[in-house]
Amino acid sequence: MTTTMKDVAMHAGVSMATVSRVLNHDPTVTEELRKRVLESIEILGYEPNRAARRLRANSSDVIGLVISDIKNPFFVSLIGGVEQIAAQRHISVLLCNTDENPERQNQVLNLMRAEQVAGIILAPTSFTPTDSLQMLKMAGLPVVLVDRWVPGFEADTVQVDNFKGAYTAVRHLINLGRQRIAMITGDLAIPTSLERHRGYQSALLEAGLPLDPALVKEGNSQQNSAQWLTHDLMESATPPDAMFVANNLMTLGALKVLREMKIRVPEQVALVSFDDMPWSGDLYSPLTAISQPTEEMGHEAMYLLLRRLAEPQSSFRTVVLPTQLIVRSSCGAHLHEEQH
Amino acid sequence: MTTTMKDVAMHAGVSMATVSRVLNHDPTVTEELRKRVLESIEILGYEPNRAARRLRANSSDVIGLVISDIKNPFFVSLIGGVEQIAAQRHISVLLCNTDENPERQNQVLNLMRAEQVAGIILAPTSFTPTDSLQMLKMAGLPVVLVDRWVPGFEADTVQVDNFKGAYTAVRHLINLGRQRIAMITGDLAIPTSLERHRGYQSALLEAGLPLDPALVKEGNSQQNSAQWLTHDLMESATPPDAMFVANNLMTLGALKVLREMKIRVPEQVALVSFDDMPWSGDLYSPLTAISQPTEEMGHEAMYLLLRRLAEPQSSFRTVVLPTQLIVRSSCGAHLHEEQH
DNA sequence: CTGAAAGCGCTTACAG
DNA sequence: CTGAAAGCGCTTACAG
Repeated sequence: MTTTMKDVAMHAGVSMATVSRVLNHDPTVTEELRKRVLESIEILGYEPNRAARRLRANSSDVIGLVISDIKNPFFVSLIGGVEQIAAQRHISVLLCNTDENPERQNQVLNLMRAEQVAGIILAPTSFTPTDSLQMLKMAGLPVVLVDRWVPGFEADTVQVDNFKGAYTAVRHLINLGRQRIAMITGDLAIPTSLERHRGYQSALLEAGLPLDPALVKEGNSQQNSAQWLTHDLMESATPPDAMFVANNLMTLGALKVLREMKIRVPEQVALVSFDDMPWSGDLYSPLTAISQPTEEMGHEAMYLLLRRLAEPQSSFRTVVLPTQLIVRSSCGAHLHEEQH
Repeated sequence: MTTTMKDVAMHAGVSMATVSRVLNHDPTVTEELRKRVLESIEILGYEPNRAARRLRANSSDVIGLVISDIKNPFFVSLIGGVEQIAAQRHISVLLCNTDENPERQNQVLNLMRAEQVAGIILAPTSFTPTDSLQMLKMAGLPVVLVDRWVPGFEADTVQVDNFKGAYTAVRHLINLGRQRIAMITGDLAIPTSLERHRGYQSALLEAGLPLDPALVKEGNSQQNSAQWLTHDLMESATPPDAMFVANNLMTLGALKVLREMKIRVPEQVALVSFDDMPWSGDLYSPLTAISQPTEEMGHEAMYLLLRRLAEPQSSFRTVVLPTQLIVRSSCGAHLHEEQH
């Protein structure tokens, strides 16, 4: 049915070994045979069977990309970044979404093993070294952690300077004269969230502002949860005059509720978001945000993985990328200028 | 290194054939042996090698998903829909992005053949039956077309009622009293775009409004192009009083320029978009939009593919899903109510 | 009901 | 420099 290497060999009048050598750029093949083989490949429209190659050769040209929420624009850009580098190298990417479900993550990691991927880029949704994660290490399958990491599990990692990003965001609000700055955070079991929370606290402390526990609301990274939390916050006897929201989906939730409650942003509440989105400037209240180099994170993750595949024994590396404060109007910076 | 079927067979004291049968739910295996095998699998943490299975068996548990723009929220939801069904069936998804590049699409389709996928879900970016597409058919590889289709290439297809959606959008603007309704469209070589354009024309004709070619601006589906086109449109001597924008990224571009030009939406220009986004209601001008059931499109595509795998000879089917008009404020409906 | 053996499409020492 | 042959980890007729 499908054209196989045998067909090519017959057509070119050589052995299968020679065809294989041509395909793998083995320099020992004569120029003449090489030409004949390539010609036959062209004519027959032959495409080598990667499943067969993977079985025999000790190398694989598929990598696994496991993310925790495909609906999140952050991960979409990340996927794009990984895809770009993979396409250049003729590497296929097997994509799986865990939907922030640790059980699903286990399944997916086992699936990746079953597929004989060369390595895995993982945005973990479970923050202890699970069996399925350890099993990968035992099997010698390289894992690159991206965005989030797993305490106690050594691996190449690419992350963003979450602490500094959060610190910068809050510092910005303080500089604009805000005094009661609330934080809406995702699950503090996630190391990333924890770092952002530390950045928030640090900025407040440095400015001599009190750490009011009532101003910190912990949710689950989803839009819904941010809606309840924002509502609670603004209904309280002493509502905040500013909010730092720890990710993009939660920001959309917060914004939605503020609008429903007819609370003016930034006049009544200033807002800075961690995570920027392509359309952040087109929102009802154009967002001031800490932008992450999401595509670059994808690139770096691929580079780390390629490096580890080439040098399996090299020591683990953590790449920390900088964030950037993008000032638009939700923080009230413009307001402030006019005041002076 | 890795545990193989042989190891399991030895551990359970049975032949490899028996292990294989257990794995494939062959009912002929005794309950006792089945138990012993499953136990050994559990203990050894065995995960069958899918590459090997794919090579031998005439069945594959990977499908290819080829989309044309991963940055587009529309495709993100679609991917999510495909993933959901795939996960249920323990099918892996190989994702590739063609970036609207026909050359890249050829490469990707060849890659899919090389990976021995069971079938492909494709949002084409080339609208003639290319060699790589025909080659799939020759190889007996099922292709399901989604969102867009390829004239002259017969295949299972899932699409949306583009004509009716566009017609409804424009009709809505007409009902609100708009007279000079412009359309910003993506490349009219794309069948989907063409249908939407037909819907636009049809609504105007029906209402006895003139078809002014100056009001139809053709771009390339990207945000940038919509920006230039909107600018041109509004700078003209006789600008429109309404716009129908044919996809979500172009809508963001149009909105951006309108704001920069300080043109009030909907007072000066009403706007309806084809495609809704989760945050459409949070935009500077909350969007009235034709919403597509994107996740459902992903589900249907998977169902069509599964059906074809089960019944390769069945006749081709086209599933057409309905769109929905979501009225928010960019169309000026609210304005209108107040007038009365 | 179970096992021994052939074979899927490749790659890679091993000869020559 | 090239080819014959073994083998990667499975599945599946074929015997028994």
